[in-house]
Amino acid sequence: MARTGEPDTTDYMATAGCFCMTSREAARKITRLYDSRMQESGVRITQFTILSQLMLRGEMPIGKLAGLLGMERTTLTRNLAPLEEQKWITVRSGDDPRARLIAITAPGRAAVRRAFPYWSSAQAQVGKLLGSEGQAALKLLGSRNLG
Amino acid sequence: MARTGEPDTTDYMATAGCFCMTSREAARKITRLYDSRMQESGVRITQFTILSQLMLRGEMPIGKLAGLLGMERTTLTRNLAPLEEQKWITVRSGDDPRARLIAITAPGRAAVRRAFPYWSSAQAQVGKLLGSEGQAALKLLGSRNLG
DNA sequence: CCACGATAGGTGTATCTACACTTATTTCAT
DNA sequence: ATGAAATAAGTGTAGATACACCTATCGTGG
Repeated sequence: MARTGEPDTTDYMATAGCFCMTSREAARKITRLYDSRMQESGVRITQFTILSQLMLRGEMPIGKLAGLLGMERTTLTRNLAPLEEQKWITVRSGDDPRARLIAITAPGRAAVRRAFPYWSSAQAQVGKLLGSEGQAALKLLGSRNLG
Repeated sequence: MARTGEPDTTDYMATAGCFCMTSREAARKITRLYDSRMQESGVRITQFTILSQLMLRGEMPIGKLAGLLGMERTTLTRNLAPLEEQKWITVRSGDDPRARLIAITAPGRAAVRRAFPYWSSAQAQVGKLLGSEGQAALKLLGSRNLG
């Protein structure tokens, strides 16, 4: 650490290339585009993501779903609350009473079905903005093991 | 819309390739890595991002800073509150009394200076996990105009 | 001068995110 | 059998995100 009076020669310019800033900015912008297109559907993209995963993969415990989404388990717990409120999912205990098994309901499937065209439109719009190179870049990013 | 009884032939499998899901998952994971490394510094990566931008670009109104960060203005307003609480930034009115000019303070600069080595460590860690291809992909993503 | 559109920003509400900590239960070694 | 380690999840707290709506001020055409 520099003592008082010593000049700070640190290259703070490097912070302009922060990977976290870039990834978060992209995620914010993309999320806004999806939510804007999907607004009429009544399903947010974050909720659509959870529901569609449950639809594709079936019932599973919270921890497993959180791992699948690269999300903290406690975050997912909170995100599930509005979905349960809407009756789009059910939460039940299985053989192991510790585990909480999450499943999509019929109304949940209906919500996905209803929101799908809006999602598809947003996906197409963002796909066009990204271009084939941007799409490939994002796909590569998703394939990286980041913990 | 399919009427009751008609089979739903929609390819929900496509949702597994959602650009929004991928970008958000990457941002979450990357953010956790940075915050984990920077925890001892007492500065969160989201706060570090705002402070370093102010440090590099100088005083500016909220709207301009929000645009720079690809963030909703109202989001930034909320994010500035903890920074002002810490006395890391100042908020003042300029010639136009509508505008609120944000500037980093001496303690704010000190916080950036103190957090920089931790940020640098996180940047290196994530850079390694991304690999040169991942870094290039993220950079390309950041260069895309997503609104 | 003044009405009005444009600009800058705050607030209410709701959701998303995650760390630290805690509770409950299972599993396993002895 | 039993106690410790491992596993699964909820809660307190705090911050990040953004839409809808609101207020205040600026600039400009008439």
